[in-house]
Amino acid sequence: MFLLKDLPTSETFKKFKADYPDLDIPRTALFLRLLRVGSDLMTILDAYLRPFGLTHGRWITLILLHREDTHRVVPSVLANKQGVKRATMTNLLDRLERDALVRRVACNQDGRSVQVELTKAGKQKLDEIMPGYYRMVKGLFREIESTTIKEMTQVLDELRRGLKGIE
Amino acid sequence: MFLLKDLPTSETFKKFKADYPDLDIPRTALFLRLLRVGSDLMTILDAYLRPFGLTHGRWITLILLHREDTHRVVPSVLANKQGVKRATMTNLLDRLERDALVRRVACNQDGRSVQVELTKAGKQKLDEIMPGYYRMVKGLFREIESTTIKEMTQVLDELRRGLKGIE
DNA sequence: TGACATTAGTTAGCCAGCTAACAATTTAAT
DNA sequence: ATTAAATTGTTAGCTGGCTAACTAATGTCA
Repeated sequence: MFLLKDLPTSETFKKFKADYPDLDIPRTALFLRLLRVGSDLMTILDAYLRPFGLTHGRWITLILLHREDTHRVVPSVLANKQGVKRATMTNLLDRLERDALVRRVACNQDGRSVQVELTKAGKQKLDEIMPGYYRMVKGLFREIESTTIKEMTQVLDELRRGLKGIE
Repeated sequence: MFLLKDLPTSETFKKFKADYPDLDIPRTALFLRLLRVGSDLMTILDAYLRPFGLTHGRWITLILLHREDTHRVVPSVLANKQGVKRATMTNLLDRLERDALVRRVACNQDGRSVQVELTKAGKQKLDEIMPGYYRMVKGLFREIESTTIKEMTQVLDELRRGLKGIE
């Protein structure tokens, strides 16, 4: 999905600093690494999901449905929680419904709306996917100490709070 | 570009842990945050670039050309450094050339190949973009201490080394 | 030298996001 | 009560990645 495999070396940074003195080298280095790692993790995730016939988008939708105890949610709520547009959710649900992992049910309260629920096959698909997914995640971070994991999570949360309202 | 706006709460994690005991909560929490932050930063970056008529993909290509002192590179090398397929590079260059930011020049050594160079307008475009970009990056991380920035960069580099060969 | 493999760039067509515009319905305001 | 505004899901069409297949040129090795 993204961006610049060859991160700048310190020589490259110096060259750019000469041209553009606003450059803050450590912060830009971190910025690029965050983009790079996010991109790499995404690629790994989608590669894991492909054999199950899913993309990360459709997989997340299944998970959001599984989160609900009722297992019934309205598409616009799903779109909000997932962070995609309603139109995108329509596509995701079309495909998931075609694959019989999800079912649309007419809603009695609101004539505009629809409710979506996980089918038995959908739950089964999650049961196939999740254990391997969790083991994969554990494996990706096996080299990193637990305290480091937690510190980093905190910093990222702080960063996310700062980011809110910008995008 | 990606993924799950509503990260799981600790209740959600507990529910999933009950269903899927392989779940390592701290590592999964970090995994999701890295994806989330990468996605948010990407969105912010593309929003910054849009008024200049660029996407991050085309912008990176310009930067890679600017990195070269000769300012002349072959498309396949660009594709490798950027981490996209040659076919994608063809698209990027088509659009950049249409916008006169880049020029393709026939290569004498190798009849199959082409060389790409930044035009004056391309350099000028970078000069418009980069100072604001660097100030933006500085702003995004203003709340985070310098030592934290450096520690995090190191951890991400360690992580990236571990990721190599997986994707 | 000649056959075969490899490499460079392109083309064509897929996919999953996006925005904009729409009809149907519900909600709010006077 | 009626009109105006907002919301729901969908459709249509754009974008920027991707893979697969192609042509042209170059390298390799019997």
